[in-house]
Amino acid sequence: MFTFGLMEIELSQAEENYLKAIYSLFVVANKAVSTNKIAEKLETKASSVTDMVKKLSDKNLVNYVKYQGVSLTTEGKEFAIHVIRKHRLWEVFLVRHLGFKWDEVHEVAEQLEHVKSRKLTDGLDAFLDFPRYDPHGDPIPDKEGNFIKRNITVLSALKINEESKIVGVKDSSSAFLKYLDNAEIKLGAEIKVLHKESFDNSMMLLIEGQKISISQQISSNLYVKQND
Amino acid sequence: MFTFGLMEIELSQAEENYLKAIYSLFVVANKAVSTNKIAEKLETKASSVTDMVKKLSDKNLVNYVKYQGVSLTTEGKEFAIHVIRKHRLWEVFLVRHLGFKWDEVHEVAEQLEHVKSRKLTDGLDAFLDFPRYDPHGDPIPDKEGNFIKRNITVLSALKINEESKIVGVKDSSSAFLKYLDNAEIKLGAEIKVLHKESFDNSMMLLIEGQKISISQQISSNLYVKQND
DNA sequence: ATAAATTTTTAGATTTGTCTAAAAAATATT
DNA sequence: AATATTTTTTAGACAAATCTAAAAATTTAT
Ligand SMILES: [Mn+2]
Ligand SMILES: [Mn+2]
Ligand SMILES: [Mn+2]
Ligand SMILES: [Mn+2]
Repeated sequence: MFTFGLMEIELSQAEENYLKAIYSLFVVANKAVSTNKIAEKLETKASSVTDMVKKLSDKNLVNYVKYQGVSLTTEGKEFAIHVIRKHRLWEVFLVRHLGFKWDEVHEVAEQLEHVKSRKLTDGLDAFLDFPRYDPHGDPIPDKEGNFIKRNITVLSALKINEESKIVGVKDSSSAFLKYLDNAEIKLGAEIKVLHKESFDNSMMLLIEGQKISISQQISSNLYVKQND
Repeated sequence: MFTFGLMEIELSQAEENYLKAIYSLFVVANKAVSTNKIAEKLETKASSVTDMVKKLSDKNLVNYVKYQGVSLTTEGKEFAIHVIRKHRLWEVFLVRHLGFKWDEVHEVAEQLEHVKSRKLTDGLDAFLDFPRYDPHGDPIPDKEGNFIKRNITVLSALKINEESKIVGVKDSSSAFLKYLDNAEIKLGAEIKVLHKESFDNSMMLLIEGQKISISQQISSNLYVKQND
């Protein structure tokens, strides 16, 4: 339950990007994040990360012990989630109102997420009618920083005959998203696993009545929600 | 007739702000702009301006001769107008769709104007249905950089019994805009000059049927278009 | 338990944009 | 025309964010 309380301090774009990176790496690893991983994610050098992490630590936004990785403090997490909120709201706006495709929004949202104005963010949220998911199926934090934690699985983990709905993408690279567009695989599509090929782990699916085969590369990057 | 042609180079926010400042100072002065004036406008020091102006000169965006002031090159002007286009389009968006008042938009537009994406700018323009003026009555350049050059006068210059329409504000400070809101003076209002007080240069006006008196401070900061 | 490999940090440099204080040039005053 | 004032530029410093190369710590392999 975050309240985005003590956010008088203004962070630089670089600082915001670091917090966001640390947040998302922590979510998957579930333990303190290494400087190397952060460097890789932000396409920078580990030495730069060490410097920045020290600065964020001085500002009480991360917990950092030399050689032992980085994690976010409560306040750091609030900031990270707030930036993610802005990023995803802008993505919704771009797709819904400006004719962007879901593979075109990332770079622009990466810039827009750093614009500082409470009124802007909350106004945009209201204008969009408080969307709960972004174009890639990722949940959008509300103004208090709360967001839905869904019970999702990766498609490749489903067993034969299980039915589910596509709700998100793990990889949101332009290449993967374009592949999905081409194959007419959309979020919201109902699917059923017809067959799993043990040789290459490819899957035969029934998507909205259509029978198609997808490689493991694909199935392991699609999130599904199992029908109850 | 600008075509926004050679804009492969990416400018920093600081560079963009300098170009915009030089542009608007040049428009009023109509001659090379001094480093001091630029410093004042950008709330920085003249020595910083000298440094930046040298850099912009190296990039062929400004004409600069030591001790003789600064003017924009064709390319510099293109950039400046493009930033102004973005600034004003965002202002329209904020007022029309996010519930901002005209005195609240400037600071946020100041940030949004630096977001780099052709598709975003042109998409926003289309979404807003190609607005020709921003909330303060300033013309919005189109994607080619062309904009309406209107035949406007300052209200204080009108003579008794002349009729005209309020079309813009010279001062767009929050204080002035709030005063106008309070006095219910809006863009588009039809006015007639009833009387000019020679003692303090105040004016008695008929605005949309209402009789009101305004000081010269006010009348010299309102743009009007005379009825033909 | 040592040695080798990998990861992380430090040291020192660079770029961008800013500042203060001093020098130089331009402008105004006598 | 000489002097005083104002404007503009230069010189040197600093903070932010980055880099490379070297040192230190940790982890892995023998
Ligand atoms: Mn970003
Ligand atoms: Mn997304
Ligand atoms: Mn700006
Ligand atoms: Mn405006």
